[in-house]
Amino acid sequence: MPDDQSQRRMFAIFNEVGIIAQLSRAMFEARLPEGVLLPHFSLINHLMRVRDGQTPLVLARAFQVPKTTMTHIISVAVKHGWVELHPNPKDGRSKTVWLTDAGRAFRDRAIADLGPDLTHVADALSVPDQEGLLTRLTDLRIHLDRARDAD
Amino acid sequence: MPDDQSQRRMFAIFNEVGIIAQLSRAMFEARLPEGVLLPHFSLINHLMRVRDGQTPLVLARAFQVPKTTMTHIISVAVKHGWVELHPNPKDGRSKTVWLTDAGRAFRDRAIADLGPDLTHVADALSVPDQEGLLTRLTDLRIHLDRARDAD
DNA sequence: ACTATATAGTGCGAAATCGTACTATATAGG
DNA sequence: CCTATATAGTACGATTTCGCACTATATAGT
Repeated sequence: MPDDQSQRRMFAIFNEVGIIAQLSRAMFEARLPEGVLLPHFSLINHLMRVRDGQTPLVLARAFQVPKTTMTHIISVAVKHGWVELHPNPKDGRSKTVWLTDAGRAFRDRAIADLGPDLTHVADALSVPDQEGLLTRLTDLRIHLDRARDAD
Repeated sequence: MPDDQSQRRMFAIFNEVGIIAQLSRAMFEARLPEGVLLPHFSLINHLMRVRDGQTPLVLARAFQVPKTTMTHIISVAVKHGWVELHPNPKDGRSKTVWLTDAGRAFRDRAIADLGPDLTHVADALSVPDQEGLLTRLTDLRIHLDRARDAD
């Protein structure tokens, strides 16, 4: 079994993943308000999907970004009035991030605006292919995550 | 057929793609020299895989980045001595980007250093799953590309 | 309780990304 | 040939990302 072949295939996979990440990000951002970028939306979306009240550090880990980057992303969301920072009653060093009604409204609007694009793009693949793709991407992501933790 | 379901699935796919792009980029950059980032490597790799002598604008389109970004990426590669800029004999406004021996050596070394990581990560999926994944990602990328061109 | 170490968040500076505007050159229409 | 328009590249500034260092607070060991 040629190991070289497998390396090239994985390289090609990561190459496609990188291009798709870039194109899909551009597609998303085209539907967001001027100056609002994917990370800003992703933060609000995450707080709604999982739950708000999490600390910045937990959020930084969830998004795989340095904590300084998360500080900045949160500050933008605060400036827009989408989240509020409160003290963490369980840890004086820490804070908690809470959604506002405006934040929830912004997310709902963005999701609705994104819908048609997602529907259109879904045409690229059959439903079984979509499911297979998602399953394998998830496997790969988990594997990469574990490899990273092994540092 | 619930359209909503398909939207959620595509959203989840793009979410995984974004995370994998981030993790694989970090994995790559950990093997590159200090301060060298993925776009710098990608430029050199592209010039070797496809061919050098292309113009900055053509390269910007190939990487789906604004031409100002490509100017910057090329300037870093010039600073490292990996590429040289020459006039474009066919167009006085334009330039051409050529690899140096140092650039080729840098790319060969980087590929070799990346190999073990790629092999390790290939364990996440069977060979047929890798092939299926690559095929579907390519289909999706082509579809996104066409959707973008339709603007 | 006291000290040493670890952790949460942020200020700061460097680099990357990218939109706008500008210069130089090319192309098209008359 | 001359003018109008389009295109290639870059200078500049705003924003994002992120490493380093610092402060404040928590936790562990004695």
